[in-house]
Amino acid sequence: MAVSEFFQRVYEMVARIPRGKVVTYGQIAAALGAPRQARTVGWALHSAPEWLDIPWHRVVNRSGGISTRHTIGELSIQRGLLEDEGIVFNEDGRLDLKRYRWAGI
DNA sequence: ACGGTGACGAGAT
DNA sequence: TATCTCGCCACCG
Repeated sequence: MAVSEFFQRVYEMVARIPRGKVVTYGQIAAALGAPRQARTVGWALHSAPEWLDIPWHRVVNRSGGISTRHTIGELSIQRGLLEDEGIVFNEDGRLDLKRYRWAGI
């Protein structure tokens, strides 16, 4: 499928993630039938237009950690948004995927 | 065309 | 468990 279509599907999928839950980049790629394109999923979110207003912060890496360096000073924007939804991070700056992963994708 | 980069991930050590 | 290595692929200069 064309790249733009792939990006479009990524956005549709991310839009369905419920508040307080997360999915991984690889999860999205696999669900789209492209298990080796996790990096492309990351790129899609990186370049997602603001007006789409999708919950991009609900996508984390395989370790339950934050990949983006989107910050305000030392503070991670993504972590802040997730904590606002009740998600708790451990001392290593990672969340428990066994607990927060959304399998409905 | 080409090599470097990165919001990734799996496997080896 | 932590770290390293390598494959992956869109984008950019």
